[in-house]
Amino acid sequence: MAKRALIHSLSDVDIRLVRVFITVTECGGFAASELELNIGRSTISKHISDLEMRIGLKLCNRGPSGFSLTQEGSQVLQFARKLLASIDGFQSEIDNIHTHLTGTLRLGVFDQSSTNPNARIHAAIGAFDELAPDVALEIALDPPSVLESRVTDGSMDIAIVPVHRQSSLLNYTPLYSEQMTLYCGVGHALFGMDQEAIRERLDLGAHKYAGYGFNSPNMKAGQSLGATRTARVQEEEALALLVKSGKYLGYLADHVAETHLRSGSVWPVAPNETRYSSTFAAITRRKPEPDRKTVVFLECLSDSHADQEHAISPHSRT
Amino acid sequence: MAKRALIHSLSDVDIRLVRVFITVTECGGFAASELELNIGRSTISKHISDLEMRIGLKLCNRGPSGFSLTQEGSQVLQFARKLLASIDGFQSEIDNIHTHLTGTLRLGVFDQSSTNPNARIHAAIGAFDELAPDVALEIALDPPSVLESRVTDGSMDIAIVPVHRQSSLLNYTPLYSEQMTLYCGVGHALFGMDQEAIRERLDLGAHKYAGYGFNSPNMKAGQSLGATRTARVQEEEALALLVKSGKYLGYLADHVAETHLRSGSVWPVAPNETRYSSTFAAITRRKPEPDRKTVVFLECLSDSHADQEHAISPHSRT
DNA sequence: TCTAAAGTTTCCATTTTATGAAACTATACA
DNA sequence: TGTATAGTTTCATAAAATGGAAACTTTAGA
Repeated sequence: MAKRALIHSLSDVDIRLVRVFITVTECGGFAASELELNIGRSTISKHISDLEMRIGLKLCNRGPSGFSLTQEGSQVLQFARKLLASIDGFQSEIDNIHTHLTGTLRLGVFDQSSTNPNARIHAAIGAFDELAPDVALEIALDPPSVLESRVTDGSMDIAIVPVHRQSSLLNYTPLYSEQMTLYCGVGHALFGMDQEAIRERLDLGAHKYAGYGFNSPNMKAGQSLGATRTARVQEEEALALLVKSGKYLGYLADHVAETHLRSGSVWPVAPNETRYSSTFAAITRRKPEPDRKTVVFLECLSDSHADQEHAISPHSRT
Repeated sequence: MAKRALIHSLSDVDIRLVRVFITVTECGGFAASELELNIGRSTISKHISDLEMRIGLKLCNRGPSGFSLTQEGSQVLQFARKLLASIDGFQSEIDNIHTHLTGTLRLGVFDQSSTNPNARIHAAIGAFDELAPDVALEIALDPPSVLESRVTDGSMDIAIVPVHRQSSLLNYTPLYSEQMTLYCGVGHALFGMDQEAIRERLDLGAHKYAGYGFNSPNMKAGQSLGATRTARVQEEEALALLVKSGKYLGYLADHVAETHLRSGSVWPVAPNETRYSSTFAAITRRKPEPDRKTVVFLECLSDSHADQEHAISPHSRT
């Protein structure tokens, strides 16, 4: 007993004694606080005397003659109230984390992502801002490979990239797709040719092919057609330029090609045979799990693209 | 599990979990904090997951891949540190009560207490001020009966009164005594008379007697001598005046009578027979027990009068 | 691709702690 | 002086905290 009193450092369980002390004080006695605390009188008695022993002061006079605080008891009561207020403060700060998201969301977007009308990233950002107005957004435009590595190493929370080869370290959430079709421009040998005729002499190796200089479904698609890439570009507009030059074949997103088609400056090359779909997905890292604001943003992205269908196989977990 | 997470109010035992969380964070992992916390790894694991469940947030990523705080974890860590600082603050405030006495000490002194050289109250006050410089002193001068009732009802902490009839509600700490002897003045029938002769014709009922108008040993002494009180006074100087008038007998404290004796203005009346001793004691209330500053002041009083002998029977406890 | 190592979690037996009922003590009031 | 009230102590029981063994998971290295 006396030993523990000497070690006068308030241990964690003693907070409970402090709380009991305050309640008893407010009720003006043990018997009255019994209901309030919902514990037996003997327990209250033990708690109060434990607390007195622990802090080494007599806190209150009690007995049949009534209940009253000692001078020291009044002081301790004051400090105790302050302490409980601090605990409540901690609690409310925790609650705050729950309700108000803060910090910075680092979002990455494929720097050459076309202005696909299916992409509703702006809508997602709008929805996110409603949910988490206190989160600052940081958007970076980079090639898919950079985005993937940055999400993997945690220096970016989430990114939107065309799905190519899925990494086991990332989670992929398909958002929208775009159709890619092979086109040629005015002056090209295949321009204006009947699709039936094109299909018959479809030897793509005989034509120059323009593709992206980075790892993408585009390259894979070109290879599978037997095309030899003779021009590399980094930007979509550059690719369109090459196609329109009449010297190159190249994949254009349907929504990009649309205007060119209307003006008669590009011609599809065996669309049914060459067409492929490029799916854009949000990537987050698998481990450590993304934080709450990232999860919320991911939900915003999903919701904004909910009406769209995706043709992506979910990555199998190890 | 989920149920308790919903009840997201931080209970008292959870403070301990918070402390564990901070330590683990500082150690950078469970294994490292095992020594620091001196509890088993499985216990730490349970504590952290309990805490996460309680506050409903994932605090840290842990596993073979290492230990790292989540964003929320960093925030919680910050709040947790603040919380522990509050607890430490409470602790130090308690320590402060231990070391520094504060408040007001309400002291009562018998308003007609003679300037007895044995009374060392001033010395006690000086010593007390050294020990408890932050305690304000409030000194009231009142008749013994008032002092006793004020100490009894707690509106006064301690008082110094002549001991008359001891109350079972008070504790008496004898401090100093004064000798009271019966005197007469110039012109009185007994003045200058040989003590032997006085003793022979000691019929005090035949003389006018002056005594105090309040309950005191003085009154009791006068009664025991068969004297009839024909003059009542409230002040000691008034009594001395009556004695010196030569018409009254009256008790004077020896140290008061001394100067009058030297100037030949008073004459002792059978000193050996009439003399009685009046003991002054500090009174404090028995229950509730006096607070610390009162106890300390009482010790100062005792110490200041330690060299003096007292002839008072300790009050028997019920 | 496999294996060893490191870190965490789960399960379970043991110890510790908390609790309330009943008996006990002390005070106030009639 | 008895009776009701307020708190304390004791003790048996219920609840929890704890640590060790084993299982699990991921990383690093062969």
